[in-house]
Amino acid sequence: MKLNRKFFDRDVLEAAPDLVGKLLVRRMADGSEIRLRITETEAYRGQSDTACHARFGRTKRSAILYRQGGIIYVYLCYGIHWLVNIVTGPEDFPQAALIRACETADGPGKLTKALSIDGQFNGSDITENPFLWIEDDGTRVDIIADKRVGIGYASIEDQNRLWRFKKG
DNA sequence: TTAGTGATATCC
DNA sequence: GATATCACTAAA
Repeated sequence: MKLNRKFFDRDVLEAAPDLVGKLLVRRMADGSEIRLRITETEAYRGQSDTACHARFGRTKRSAILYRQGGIIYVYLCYGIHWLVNIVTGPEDFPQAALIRACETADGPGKLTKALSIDGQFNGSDITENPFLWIEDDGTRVDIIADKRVGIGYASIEDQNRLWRFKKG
């Protein structure tokens, strides 16, 4: 079943680990569908999280994070790679779950390339978008919590948070 | 290990 | 206006 608004209208620390094991579904322009099981996510939570894009407050880029749960946040990293996040929680509290990897694509850049996801999805609603959504097929998996990666600019306390969730 | 790539944030 | 930075990947 397709995940609805209620799923994303929770704290990211509940939603992010819950996303692991779910199916990311992408319907292509020609009508074909790609289904990939999510194997790794990371939580970015609030202005007090020094690893979060919203750490400097609301900017043109981070404004998406302040929206309601279910909004897709896609941004370009290193000029090459699209990274896809899903905003969670209530409006005006910036938090999002970064989808880092799926079963056949081990890296956020590869993931978006495999699914042809780019900036066109930024700001759209994953519970209403006809080309991209997430399904729960009933599979339950073990979750392993780990430290987030690639955030050397964040404070030590934030780097040490176990906000990366992997399929066990 | 290093280069490539371009939007964003921050600094004149 | 400019430039430093960045949640990455592929090639070597």
